[in-house]
Amino acid sequence: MVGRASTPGRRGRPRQAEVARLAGVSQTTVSLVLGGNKQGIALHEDTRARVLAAARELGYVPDPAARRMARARNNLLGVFSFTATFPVDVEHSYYPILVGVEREAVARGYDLVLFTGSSSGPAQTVAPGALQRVRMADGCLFLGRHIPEGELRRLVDDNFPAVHIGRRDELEGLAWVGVDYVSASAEVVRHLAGLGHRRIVLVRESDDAPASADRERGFRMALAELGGPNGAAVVRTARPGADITPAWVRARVAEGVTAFVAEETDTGAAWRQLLAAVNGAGLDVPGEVSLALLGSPPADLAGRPQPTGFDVPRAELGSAAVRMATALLAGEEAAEPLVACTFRPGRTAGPAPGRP
Amino acid sequence: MVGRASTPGRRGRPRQAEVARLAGVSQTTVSLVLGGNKQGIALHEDTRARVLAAARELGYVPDPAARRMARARNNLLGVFSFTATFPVDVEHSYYPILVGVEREAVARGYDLVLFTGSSSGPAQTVAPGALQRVRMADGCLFLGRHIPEGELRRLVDDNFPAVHIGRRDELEGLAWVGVDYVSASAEVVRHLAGLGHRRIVLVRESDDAPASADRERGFRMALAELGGPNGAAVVRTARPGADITPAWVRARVAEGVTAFVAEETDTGAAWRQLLAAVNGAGLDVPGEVSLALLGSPPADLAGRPQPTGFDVPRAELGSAAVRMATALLAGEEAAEPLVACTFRPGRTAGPAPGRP
DNA sequence: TTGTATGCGTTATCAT
DNA sequence: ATGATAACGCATACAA
Repeated sequence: MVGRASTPGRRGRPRQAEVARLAGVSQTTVSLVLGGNKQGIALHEDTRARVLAAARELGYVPDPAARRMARARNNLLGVFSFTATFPVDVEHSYYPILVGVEREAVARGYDLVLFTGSSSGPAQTVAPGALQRVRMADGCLFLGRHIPEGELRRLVDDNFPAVHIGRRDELEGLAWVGVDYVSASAEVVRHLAGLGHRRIVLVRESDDAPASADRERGFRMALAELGGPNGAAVVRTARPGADITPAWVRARVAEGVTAFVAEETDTGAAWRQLLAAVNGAGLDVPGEVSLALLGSPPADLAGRPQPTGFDVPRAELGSAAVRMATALLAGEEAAEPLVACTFRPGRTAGPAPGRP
Repeated sequence: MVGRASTPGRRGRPRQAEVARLAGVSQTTVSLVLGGNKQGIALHEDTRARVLAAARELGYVPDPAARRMARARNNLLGVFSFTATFPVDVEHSYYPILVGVEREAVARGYDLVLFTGSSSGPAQTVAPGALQRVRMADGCLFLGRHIPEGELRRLVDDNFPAVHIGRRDELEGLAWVGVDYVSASAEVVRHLAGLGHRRIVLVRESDDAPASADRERGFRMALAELGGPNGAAVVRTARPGADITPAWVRARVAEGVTAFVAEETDTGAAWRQLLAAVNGAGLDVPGEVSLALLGSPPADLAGRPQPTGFDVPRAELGSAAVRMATALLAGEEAAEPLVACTFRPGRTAGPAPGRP
């Protein structure tokens, strides 16, 4: 006789075999009855009842580990963050995403495994091999700025369902979901155009984040549709906002510009400075000039005035990631990678001066 | 030949057998090497290295379900929330706890499994059987207001390591971790006593939450130590704060009361109203009366003035829960269930009038 | 309609 | 020092 001496992990829980004994049937029958009989196999109503009764009497509950092993899936979806999964500093940008991830995961019957990546080590260092742990789950969502390309590439090459939250083109073959900044930005411009604005200026920062580039692309795209004179429509501020002064605003208005659009940034600097400059110039918003913000305002000036623009649907981004992952998992090639922003009318955009 | 036709869920996840093939050893040896060789069996350093290399090359990670079955442990710690794990409304009370849970879990080599309880269904309805899924993990933390006693009892009776976050005496045998409101409240009173205050009044709400009861207990305990005249030292406000008026404050002061203590509540009503009443009475704080808050102030009046009192260490609470769970897991009987609050000097308490 | 045999991936025991 | 083998609990192809 071979085997473990004392069944270490046994928790005194009844198994199908015991239910079977009590009901006077085989373990197979128990599995069949309790499994809902997906195969549509015929069963005596009598047997069924006896099994059910026995199971209830013993308080049987299936062992998830065993069940998952037998089906070679565990209905576990991983979430790997390159920083702490519950970061303290960027709490407000991660949390809403996790909300969406959870919601969609629940809807699809998945539980979430939070892989704790680098939290223990210093800074962004992902312990070597740590990434491979995610293979434990059926698929995994990745979250964070700096990704360890090597390890991630291995997962992708092995056809492991990996989805990055946020656009990610560097890593060929890595699935991602992202925000459709292009469309959202274009929509804002079209809204302004609908109000009669023809000369519009975009204020953005000088770094080259994909999110910034996309916004500019959408802005230019919509501007091109207008067909008007659009020279120098985009301003990149080296030091965030430092170049946006009341004088600068007045000069643009003198040139015929009637609307200003700022991009959202971590600090909200562009919007903040634009507001200040317009106020400093003594211009009424939206009476004399219209303003719009490509994103959400910084928390400290959330309400006053509510900016025309769009909101980034972070929760929806999380949900989309889950959908993408489950699609990959099911062998379907891809789901929709882009989530749409919701237009926010706000109170900073009005009819262009000189129009009804 | 019998077996499933197409290995449905296979994702090319490498197993020990493949590592063994690559390393040119048996699967048993792989298990031995990768399992850390707990049995202290002699191994050629050479073999060890080859196995390790092969495992890394293939990106091998153990299957938690299989591990669970064979060894009955998988270094997975569950977190089950009776509401959504990432609730939108109480965001700020859950998040810090999760931060602590994650930190301690990482430190102890556990990954977290978020079991998504009832988020899909209406209100607090936990799907029947949903709770039993947590058995996949080595242990589980429970979080939330209303607990499904029946299902939880079954886990407890089966000796499954379950830890409730928040005091929970209803369910005999259920381990829990909680905040030591008694000591913290007593400490605040003693602090006031040290400043010369002898007549102190506690303002609390009328509901009977454990947290409220504990605070009152600590308050009374410390008051008893003072031995002074303490009749009617506790006021329960039916409608939060409605009874706390400037006139009421003046009456108490006329009786010789020199300090007021409010409990923290969801809405912060008690503290809010106390502040307003004292201001309305035209009394200087802390010159003429001292105030203290048994907890943290509501966010909207966080800074002004910073209340004397204590902070609830929510992150520490999460960490304590993990410690408790791992203790149970290891067979040790219990860890420390109470976490201490940190005293906050604040600026609302000063020497009692008529003292140096 | 029900039972028998087998495999999922891992750990642990017993032979080599 | 390494390999063969038996469980763990469940699901399923196949035989009866």
